[in-house]
Amino acid sequence: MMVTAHRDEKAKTGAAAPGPAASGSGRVPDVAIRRLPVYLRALTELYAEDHEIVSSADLAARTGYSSEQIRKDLAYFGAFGTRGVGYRTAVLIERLRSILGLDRQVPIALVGAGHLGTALARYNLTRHRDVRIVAIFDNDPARVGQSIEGVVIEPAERMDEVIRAAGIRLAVIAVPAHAAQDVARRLVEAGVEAILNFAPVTLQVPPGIVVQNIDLTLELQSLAYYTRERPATG
Amino acid sequence: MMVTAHRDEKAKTGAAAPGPAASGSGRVPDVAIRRLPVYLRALTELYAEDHEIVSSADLAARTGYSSEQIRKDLAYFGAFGTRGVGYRTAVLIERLRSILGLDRQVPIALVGAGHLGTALARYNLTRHRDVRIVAIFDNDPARVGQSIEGVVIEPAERMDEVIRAAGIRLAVIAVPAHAAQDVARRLVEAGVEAILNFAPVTLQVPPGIVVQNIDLTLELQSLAYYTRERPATG
DNA sequence: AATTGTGAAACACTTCACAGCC
DNA sequence: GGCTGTGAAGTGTTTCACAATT
Repeated sequence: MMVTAHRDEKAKTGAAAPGPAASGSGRVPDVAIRRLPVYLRALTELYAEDHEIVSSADLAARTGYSSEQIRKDLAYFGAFGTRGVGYRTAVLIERLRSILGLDRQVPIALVGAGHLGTALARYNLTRHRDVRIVAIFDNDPARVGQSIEGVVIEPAERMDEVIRAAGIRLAVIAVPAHAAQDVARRLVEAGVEAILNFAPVTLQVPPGIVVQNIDLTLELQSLAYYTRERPATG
Repeated sequence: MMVTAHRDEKAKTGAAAPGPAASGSGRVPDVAIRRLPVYLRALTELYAEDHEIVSSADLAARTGYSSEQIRKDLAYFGAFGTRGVGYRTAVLIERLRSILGLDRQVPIALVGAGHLGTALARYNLTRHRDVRIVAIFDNDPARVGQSIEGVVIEPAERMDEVIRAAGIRLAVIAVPAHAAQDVARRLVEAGVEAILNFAPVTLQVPPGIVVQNIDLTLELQSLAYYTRERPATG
């Protein structure tokens, strides 16, 4: 992805495009926010391996980020560690979950139940996550009424109603390019504040709405750059 | 993803994590490389709409990046425009394709033909010619021998042989987390230089190998941050 | 008059280095 | 002695602003 779209920013493109911080927001860089889930995953693994205490060096070894980076990222939110000792794994997991808003269930909507949308839904739903798909929409009458891992596919017309009723603020777009902009508009209209967009288009969204784009084609094209014959380097 | 893994860098995580430039490489920031495909897509759309000439402002409107950013990114590779006029669309498309290495076909391998891998393969094979899946591997005997859009799924044992024979340098990993590190090792061993990784693990790869991670869970978790109730802002 | 190409300035992020604390 | 937390330094990226060019 190019990196990351952000509040008050025009849409960015690609998977995880890097992005500047929200204009009005606090002083935590977006790049740091994007690392927190990586730390969380590493911590969960370490905790499962009976590491009650972890150091920033332990996390560095697991995640590939430097220990200073990790300490600095965590310090944006407070001092969670003990000098000379490290971090209590369970405590840090809880803090990170709370910071990310994962301490309560985050309901999300998926729009588009084609091959990709279906694969994403299965993946998400079979791992019973804190961030979980609770509504799926498609405009194909043949698909409506079918279900994926127990979640029934609803007609696109019900998007606004269902999203409002469930208080959904985060949505995944997995529709064809030509339909994506309209879907985004309707999602925002219904109250969605953050969108994970798999459609190969640059979405135009109002300020304050966060868009993260993931586009297989763009990813492969930029990676292709690194596989070209390289001009002699030395 | 998050940001971007790079040559000589430890693996980064998340979709398109931003990343520092290759240590030995020229002076083009990776973030710029990641934007080029976005420009290419916008240019292709504009060309299809009969814009023979485009300005950096036109591209800015389509992509959400600033016109200065676009001019600077293009200037890393030379002066392709005409002052007072703009860029000849067809010429710029050709130059970008050449820079990215898309002027010749880039063959890629897909490892893992589960739900996600299959969806990715269908998507890639039904659209793209420049960066195209030419080999698919899976270790499920029931899946081997079946085909996706005409590409036959081969047994994982043949990975090394096929990748070497086809001169493949770019691969997509869509296997379960527990198998990903071993697959990555084998890919690199076979000559792969860049990996697009969908498995939820931080891959350890030798210096010089580029890894781009895309992890649905991490993306959703970091987006969740932006949907929390926000502290009063002023 | 319009638009590129680019140094310089501004800004953002990472790494260094070490004081502080257990 | 070991590890966190953090100012300061260093590095990388974006934006500014304008000369150059058509």
